[in-house]
Amino acid sequence: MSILREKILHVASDLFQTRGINSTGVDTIVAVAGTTKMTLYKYFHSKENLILEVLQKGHQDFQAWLNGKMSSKKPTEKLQQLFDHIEEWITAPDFRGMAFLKASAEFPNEENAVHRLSAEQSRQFKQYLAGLATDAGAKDPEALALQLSLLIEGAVQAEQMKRGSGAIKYAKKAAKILIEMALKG
Amino acid sequence: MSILREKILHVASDLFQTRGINSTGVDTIVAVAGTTKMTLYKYFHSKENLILEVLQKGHQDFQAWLNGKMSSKKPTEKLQQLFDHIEEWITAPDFRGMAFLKASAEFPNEENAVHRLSAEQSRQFKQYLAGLATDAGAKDPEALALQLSLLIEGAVQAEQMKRGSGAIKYAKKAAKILIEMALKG
DNA sequence: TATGAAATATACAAATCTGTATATTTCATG
DNA sequence: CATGAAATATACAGATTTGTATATTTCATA
Repeated sequence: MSILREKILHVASDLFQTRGINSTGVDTIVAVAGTTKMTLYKYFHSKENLILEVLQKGHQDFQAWLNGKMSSKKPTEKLQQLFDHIEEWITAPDFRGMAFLKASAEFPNEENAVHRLSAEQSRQFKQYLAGLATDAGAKDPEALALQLSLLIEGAVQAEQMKRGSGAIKYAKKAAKILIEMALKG
Repeated sequence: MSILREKILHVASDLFQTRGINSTGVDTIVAVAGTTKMTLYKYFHSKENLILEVLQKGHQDFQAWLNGKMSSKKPTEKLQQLFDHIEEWITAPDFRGMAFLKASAEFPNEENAVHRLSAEQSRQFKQYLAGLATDAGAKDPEALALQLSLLIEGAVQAEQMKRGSGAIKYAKKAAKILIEMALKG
């Protein structure tokens, strides 16, 4: 509803990705967003709360974008084409990484709320892959989904570490082999 | 030479892994190590310097451990057995993750010294895998090495996020397929 | 026992962090 | 124009951060 609320979310998301979460103070966020701490704490009553909302919005936006790309495709081809979309995402100039991967590294304690949300989002992504694997007729959909998630998250990690790594190119080739083996074998 | 220096390195490494780097102050480190800031700053003249030394020692120790495990094996079997050792490492109770993966997430800026060292260590690990792939007679050793590194780093990431994920089990199966394809095909 | 380096305790500086209190200004709506 | 909620500026509290200054104590060695 509020424009300032959205602005804060957007700015925080950007700063968290480019500078890290713990290295970004709320003073910086409100300065870039062009507002004050009073407003920030009105909408998000703690920094941890803001972090959680940023993560949730990021995950929702990503899933919505991916779902839009994936619509109206044959089940057997969906898994392959998924990697085309992931490649488009990773190689885009404004790619900044997978938010929940970084967040879980900054909050390693498994009891921490941010870590728990990150783990939940990772689980949901694997579940999404498992759905695609099931539709495609894989023998062991959970196994294939986990293997593909390793390739995707590994490629994202590699690209976070070094832009232009080209990792996704080789992840795609590996995925093709694994998908074929899981469907035929 | 100095026992305190080693103690500080060890304690810092442990705290960085369990609580995160930016969330661990030097006051905490010296308190746990049973010394004072004066001593810490005598050996490591800044926190960033300490972080870099912790990363370097961690990487050296890991490579030394792995090299010890890998000695006297047939080149064609080394790649497979590598995953057995990685599994042993990941499933050990005191496994705390891959230090350079977390560090690069906490310092996302590619110009940052900690990020650069992390990227360098990741590159060295891929190079090590490429050496094994070459010895094994892979057609495109660089490609296979990159794919295997995606599986390993992905599995480590998964285990960092949730202990007992079992990801390495499926990474091994995927690796077996990819290795066979790279050697035969 | 005397010397001198290593380590220590204590205190502090200066900056930054999250979060709040207070009072003023903007601005759409009645 | 008047009312009232939203947003603002300003200032501050209290804790924590990295890093240093100073002075004392430990302790092996000459």
